Amino acid sequence: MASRRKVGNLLALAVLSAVVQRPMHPYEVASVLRSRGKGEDMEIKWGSLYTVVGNLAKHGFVEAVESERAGARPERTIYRITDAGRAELVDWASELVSTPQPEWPRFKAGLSVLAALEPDEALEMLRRRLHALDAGIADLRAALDRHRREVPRLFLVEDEYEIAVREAEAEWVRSLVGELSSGSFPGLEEWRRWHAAGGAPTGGAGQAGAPSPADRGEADR
Amino acid sequence: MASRRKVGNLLALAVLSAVVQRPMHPYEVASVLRSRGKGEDMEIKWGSLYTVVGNLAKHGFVEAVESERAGARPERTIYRITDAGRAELVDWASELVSTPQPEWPRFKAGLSVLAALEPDEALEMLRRRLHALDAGIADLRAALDRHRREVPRLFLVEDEYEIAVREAEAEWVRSLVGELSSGSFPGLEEWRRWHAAGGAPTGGAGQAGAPSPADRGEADR
DNA sequence: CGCCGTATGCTCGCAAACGAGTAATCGTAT
DNA sequence: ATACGATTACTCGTTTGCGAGCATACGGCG
Repeated sequence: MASRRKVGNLLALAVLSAVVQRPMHPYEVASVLRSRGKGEDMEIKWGSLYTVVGNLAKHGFVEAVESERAGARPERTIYRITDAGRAELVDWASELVSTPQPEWPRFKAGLSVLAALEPDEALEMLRRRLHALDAGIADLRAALDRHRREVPRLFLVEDEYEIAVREAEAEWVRSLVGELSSGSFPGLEEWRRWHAAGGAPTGGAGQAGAPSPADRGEADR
Repeated sequence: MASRRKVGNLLALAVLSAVVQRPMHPYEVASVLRSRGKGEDMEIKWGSLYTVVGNLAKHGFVEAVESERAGARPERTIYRITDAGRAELVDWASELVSTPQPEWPRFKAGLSVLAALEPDEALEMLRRRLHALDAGIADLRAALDRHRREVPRLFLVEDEYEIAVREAEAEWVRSLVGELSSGSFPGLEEWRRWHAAGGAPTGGAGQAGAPSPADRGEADR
């Protein structure tokens, strides 16, 4: 059936976007990405890099050009992008840009088990996030302003996007923190009581007069 | 050295949050998650489920309770959460909520190679995303309103978050689409010209009087 | 009352992902 | 000149992730 993309790792996208400029050997790809700032976030995994380049080669998106042996250094295999590779890059980019996919960012996962924390604890953690977010946004902004002088806007849209999203997140967290600390969050008392009683309300099921979708009937038969 | 979490897969978090309610066998865990709506997004991977439960057991976060054999059905191993498991759940949730991590959502990856598309193509893809986003947000809202009647707010914060973020994204995309279609996006003409000339401007390097951080000297020596 | 479709519950084995290790070379301070 | 740390470039072996397949049991209908 083969998953949608023959090489599905996003690192592969980054590799393609590097070798489309000029032929390179894998380590050089890594340097280029790092210098573009991808390295810090995407945390290049050395193991993966060579696996991914190998797979790209296997599927004909890149091909080995020469095995240069400069000096007596370990042999460096230089790869060049193929027409298929260029096509894949364009097609993949189009898909990523045009089609929103359901994602599970770590924060959303955390929120989905928020009930596992006591209310006060949850509030404290949200406050910490808020501080970190505010600081992070300031950093992003500063970095963006620095880059604007050197790099055309086209290559900075991802950073602008990141800032926009982080800001929305910060606003949302701020308002939740507000509700929790003022006590206006509905159900706060029940939440507190469940924890005091030792019960761990971690599902949508079984409390407060709620038949809820979880009682759909696959309990045990 | 062991990575931060002994079992790092987010599916493990979901498993813990299910078995904390009552002991269950893996398949039942999957049903519960699916009924909570995690299934659709998180797309439960059968292979991973058993691997993850096994790992949780290996590290003492859950333990096998009984190997029930109802009727003559295949043996079902029921797992119960341990104290260590409960602690892990709380600790993990706290971390996820309190600490923003750099993430690479697929859209951001797409934006980072936006220059690989021709401007008109990019504009078209962004328009498609915008439509999909608007529709998706409406659906999320409708689903949320339905759930509100049955489930306490506490279990819906993740959905509220999702909506807030998607909305910010839609707004951002809308404004970018505006700039591109009105032609006010700076550098649009250069972008068009590069493509017409067959050059693929996919790095921050080498154009428009920009020394740029990519020319850092790892060219080839 | 036998047969087929569907739900349940899990196993197996490949393949991707990764991290730590290795080995050469280069810059540089002594 | 030479030793030492940093950088370059890659390899290897161990998890982890996951899809497809398998086996049992139940329900309903012809």
